[in-house]
Amino acid sequence: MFAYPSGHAHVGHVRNYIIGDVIARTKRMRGFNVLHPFGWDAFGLPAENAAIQSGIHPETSTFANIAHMKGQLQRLGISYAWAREIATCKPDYYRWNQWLFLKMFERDLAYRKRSSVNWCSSCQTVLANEQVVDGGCWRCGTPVTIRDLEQWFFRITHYADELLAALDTLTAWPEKVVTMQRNWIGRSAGARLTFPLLTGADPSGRAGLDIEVFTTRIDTICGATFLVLAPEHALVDRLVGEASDTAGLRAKVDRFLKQERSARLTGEVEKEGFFTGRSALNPFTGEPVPIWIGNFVLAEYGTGAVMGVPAHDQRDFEFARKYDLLIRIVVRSPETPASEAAMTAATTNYGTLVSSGEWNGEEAPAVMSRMVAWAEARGIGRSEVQYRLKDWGISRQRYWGTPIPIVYCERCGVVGVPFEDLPVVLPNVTEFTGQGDSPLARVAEFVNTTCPTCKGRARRETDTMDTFVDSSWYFYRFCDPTNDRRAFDPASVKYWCPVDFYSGGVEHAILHLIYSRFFTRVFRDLGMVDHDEPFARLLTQGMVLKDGNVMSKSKGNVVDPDDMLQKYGADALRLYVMFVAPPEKEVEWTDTGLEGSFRFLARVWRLVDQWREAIATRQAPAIDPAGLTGEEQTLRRKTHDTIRRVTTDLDPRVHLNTAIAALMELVNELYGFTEAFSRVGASSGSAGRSGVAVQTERVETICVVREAVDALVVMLSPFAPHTSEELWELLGHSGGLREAAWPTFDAEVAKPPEIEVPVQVNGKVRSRLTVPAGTPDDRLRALALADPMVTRYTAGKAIKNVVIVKGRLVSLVVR
RNA sequence: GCCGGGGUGGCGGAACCGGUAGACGCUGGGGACUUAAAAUCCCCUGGCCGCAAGGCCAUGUGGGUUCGACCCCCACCCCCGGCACCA
Repeated sequence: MFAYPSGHAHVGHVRNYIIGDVIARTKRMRGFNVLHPFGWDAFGLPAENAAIQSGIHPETSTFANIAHMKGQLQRLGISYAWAREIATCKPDYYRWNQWLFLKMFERDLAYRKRSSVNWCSSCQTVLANEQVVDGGCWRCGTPVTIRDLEQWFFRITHYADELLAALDTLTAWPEKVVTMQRNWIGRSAGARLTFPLLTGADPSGRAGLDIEVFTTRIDTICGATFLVLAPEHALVDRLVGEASDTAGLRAKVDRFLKQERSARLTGEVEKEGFFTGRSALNPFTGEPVPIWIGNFVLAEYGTGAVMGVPAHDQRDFEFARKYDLLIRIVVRSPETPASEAAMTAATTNYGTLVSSGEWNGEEAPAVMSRMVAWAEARGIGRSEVQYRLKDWGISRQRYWGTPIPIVYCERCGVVGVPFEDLPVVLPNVTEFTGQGDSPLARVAEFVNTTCPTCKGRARRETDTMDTFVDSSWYFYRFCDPTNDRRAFDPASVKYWCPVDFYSGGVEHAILHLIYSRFFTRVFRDLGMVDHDEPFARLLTQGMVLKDGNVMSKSKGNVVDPDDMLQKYGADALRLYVMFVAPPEKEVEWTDTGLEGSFRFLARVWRLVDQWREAIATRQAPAIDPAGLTGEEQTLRRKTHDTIRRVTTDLDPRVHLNTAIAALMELVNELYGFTEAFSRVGASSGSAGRSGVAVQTERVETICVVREAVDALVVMLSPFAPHTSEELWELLGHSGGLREAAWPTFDAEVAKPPEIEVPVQVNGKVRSRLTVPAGTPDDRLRALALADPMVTRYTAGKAIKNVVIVKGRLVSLVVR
């Protein structure tokens, strides 16, 4: 587990930790070697922002927060391997961020480029595309603006195809997350086509410049009657400069550029455009097509220019109608209107090509690859795949993060810090103003350095890394947390990884989880890990709501686990949070539910207390089934059936709520048994209804109850470890639950001796037969047909059919 | 608009492969214990009709497949999440 040390964990956070702990404890008891560590995602903006406000150094507040939260986790009894605890703000961790950065720099997976980037004015830093949510900052919601900056990027797009294809192998991930990643990567296969620019003076002469467009519908190329450039397109300046009305066009372009980027991106701004006065040649038809500039064309996708096919693209259709541009139907399908004039909307389905010269009569999509080949042979196009996924911008203009290990030398240029000089230690800044550029830029002794290559004067990179870098590989560090020679020993990672069970909030679906998948591939290509995917099974747990809202400090609806712990204890809290709903669902916090869990634990306690003297003071032989009373057999059956249910609910299914329900049923059964025993067994013993110890010498009873209670306590222990440990000792076991084995069940014993078989007549249940298990079908049929409850409905009618499902039901069809 | 997940009592939720819908818990009601209360223990608790036996209705809506549908198919409504002018 890995958490940001915000200071106080609320029950929403804690739910995730408890889920992990239940799984870990169960697996451990079932004989697995379990690595269940905890680490701190300790760099980040909140600590730095707090420093700006309060003057407390991020390091001070971070470690204070860690101490508090660690206490909370320990009070909850989460069984973490604290010896492996890591904190990303320590040089012994972040030096390996730097190491990996340099390895990626060597391989051109880390590179620097100037580009338009997302800027959050509140956080005073750049954001990656994944960190922009609804046009705002993922952390504070401030609308993102665009800045043109020189930044470091990780080339995640190098793995785009693989990241997409391998999603199919993630069969134990929620489909939702897989889909989100698929959408995020956004692969589209199409073609890049070249439209030669014509000169302004002579409409048939070529200007020697090409406009490239990306299209997924090359089959519609002959219907491309105009081109539209993004206002940011490289050619815009030139076209505007060469126009007769330069000033007028310039003003229009500027107006587009000033339009709110997020509004442009979400399509809230009305589609607009204007003609540049110039044309280009449609490479398939040889016709000149007018070049427009439009505010709806995205500069960052494809080539920043699109071909307008109004008959077969809705946007182009609206644009053409608005500006009275030529519309030409080139694909005929049943939906296509008879004429362009009759069109009210574009038709986007595939069909037969028409008005397409030599391509007439061809069928799309089949013809598309041949059209690409045709273009390629003439040097006017090629097939191309575009991704929505962009490279990951990792530079952050902030202090509390990993320094980027790069030096800028006047002579040698961009130079990586030599591996042996790592870590580049974050200098101790004492004043936090929140003003200006990167805080590190003001630390002269940090900035001014010598070039590792030429020893000349040089300055350091002053940006720090996105903290998502820290969290993209921490799970590998857990395998070998103190290694000071490498990020981790590949052998340790080979032993423990990929992570078998990984849980977290769905908010990480495309942030952390795609970055980690990327890093795993980088490590793989560095020869350090032997797998492709970091997390075999993923569980996205739901949030805990209070009064219908997400818990947050600002809303003032946070339930502090420590308060609940004071009142009800850690076990009741753990049990409640696991029982209230399946792990992946959102839940509404209720105090009465927590009280119910508390009551259940008290009920178990009283039960054990009543029996412990009888059980703990006697040795008991193995159970002889033949000597058991009916009640004892029933209890034993319930015990074994409960073991079966709880075991499978916990392990492959992770249905923690129903596992607890099964334990509750067993407890109810035991109460019933105890009460019945005290009534009928008055001669041989007495049992207390109000907590009086059960007195009995009957070994069979003791054996059966001991079996039930032992199993109950062991199976309860992943949920309620503290209570269970006490009970285990009360029951006379030495060595503690650590040495207890998970109970096993006997499928034969778990089977009920008698079963109830419903009898349906024409699909309605009319009777229930109680018969011995394994009653043959013939007998069932005879019993069913003779049953008076059934004959009421069959009398005087013909039996058309009898369906018998073994051990489940009899279904009669009559008419 | 596209993609994904949902819709079951007063509430949270069960129902594992198409086979007894509502396990378990909460809430509410009744009883036992107690001078009394709390705690505890036991019973009841989807709706309607009925003295009862029993019957009818009921898993968002409407159809369908099937001996049998919460479950599969078709159409639709609503809720949640993601993507969204991606050419």
